[in-house]
Amino acid sequence: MTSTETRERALVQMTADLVILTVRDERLQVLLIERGNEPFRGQLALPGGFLRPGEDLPATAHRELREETQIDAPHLEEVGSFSKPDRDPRGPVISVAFLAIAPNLPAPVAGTDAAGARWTSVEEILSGSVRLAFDHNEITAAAVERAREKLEYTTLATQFCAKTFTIGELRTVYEVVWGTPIDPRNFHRKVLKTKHFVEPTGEMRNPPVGRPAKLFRAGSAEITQLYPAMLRRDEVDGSATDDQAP
Amino acid sequence: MTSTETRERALVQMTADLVILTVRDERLQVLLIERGNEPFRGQLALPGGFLRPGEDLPATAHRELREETQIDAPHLEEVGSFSKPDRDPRGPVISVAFLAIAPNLPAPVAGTDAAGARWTSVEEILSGSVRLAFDHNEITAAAVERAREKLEYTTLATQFCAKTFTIGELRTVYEVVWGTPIDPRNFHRKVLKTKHFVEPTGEMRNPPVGRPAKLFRAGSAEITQLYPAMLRRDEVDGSATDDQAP
DNA sequence: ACAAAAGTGTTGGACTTACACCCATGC
DNA sequence: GCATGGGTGTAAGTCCAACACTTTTGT
Repeated sequence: MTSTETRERALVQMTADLVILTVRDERLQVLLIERGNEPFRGQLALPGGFLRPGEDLPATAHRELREETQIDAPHLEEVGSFSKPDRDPRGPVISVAFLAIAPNLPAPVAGTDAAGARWTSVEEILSGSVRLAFDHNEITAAAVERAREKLEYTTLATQFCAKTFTIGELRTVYEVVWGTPIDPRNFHRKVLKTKHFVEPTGEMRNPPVGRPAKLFRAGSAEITQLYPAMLRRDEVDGSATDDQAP
Repeated sequence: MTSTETRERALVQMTADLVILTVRDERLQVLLIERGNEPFRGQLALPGGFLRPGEDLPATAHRELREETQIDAPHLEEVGSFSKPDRDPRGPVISVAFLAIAPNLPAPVAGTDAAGARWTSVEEILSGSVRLAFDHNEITAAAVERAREKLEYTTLATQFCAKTFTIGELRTVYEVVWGTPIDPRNFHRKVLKTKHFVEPTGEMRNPPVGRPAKLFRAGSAEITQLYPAMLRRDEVDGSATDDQAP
């Protein structure tokens, strides 16, 4: 019985893959690397790497984040596992995906390990017009969906922003990630009315055009529960209200 | 370089562990088995088993659910991975936990594989007064928290109920899982007002005491998004708003 | 009649939405 | 002055908590 059990147990390698999202050029973008090795050499893929002896998966994810990118990750969130037997041509390799949120960075960061790291619009990946290595299209889709959900009921959106930001910039994050316009006036009020979401710095910023805006930083707790939630009204019901005013 | 990389890759075994929850005797309970083998022989643990060659993790989870329990699982949800290097004394074994919801069953089911399967109140596990094998206390806590969250914004609660149920029984699910009382009148209205949550069967049930109740079955879609969500007001903020208007 | 659970009505407050309107800047 | 984005005010509607009240059974 024991020998049978032992024979039945698969030995696998594990990877931690990173879905690093940011908002650039009014688009939700993900950091991809060009693979330097087989399989899928030359093809785009999510950054990631193998679990090493003595490590746990969060440690692998943080190490790869450091090694492959210059990004400092405030928080990594596990998205899920991907274990289809044939997902890696090298053999049984099971991946656990982690979601990281990065502020808009000056240049497409390139670390030591991955020669060509580049930001790519997630739309091209979700639509399938860009095909990533392995099942990384699927992994990206799962992570993006998770990020969209977390925007609703946590203060995750502030992590897309720089250290200080305006309410308008924060609103752009929601609009880009959700792909829907938001009323600026109501958004403004709602964010300020919610405790611990943002804190005023007291300073102002002069935009290229328009009235100067107050600057804020992320609220006290890193990722707080948000109450009431930021509602994104999706296809809750198919009834379209398309009446207009003069 | 390649040899270095290869040496750094850990080879691990993987398990799928099941957190099977139900509501029994007004308490949230989890199905545990008594381990027949070392390590932790004789100790209580979550049902689960090793990934076999050619399988993916959801397949492992479903197979173990069949083998170790007689429960038919409508839906398994991945909770997360657990990968601390020393979590299994046998060596590197990484576990992915799955959440299953079972209706209140007539007897503590015992399958072929696990001799002693028993329901145990999750409170005893979360409080630490019952210590499970491996890191299964931690896994249980993560799964219970996930279940609590999903009650808020999905119709998961109906899966705790039998094929047909009363609104009062559904309310008990929420009260037990969340550990808070709910106003029966408001709950009644809210559930019936939400589309696709429950469907009337047209039949009635006579309880031991009180007025007969209409029977319902789970709504069309298996696990629908719920809008508006069932809100559980936790410790949102301790500040009382005691100003009033004229 | 009484207890107990099912179910309906109603009211005040909280939150959302839509939009009118004012503010402060660069050009 | 005018365009542009920041920010405030307000009224209509929706949703929710609280609770009075009625209904229908078993004892």
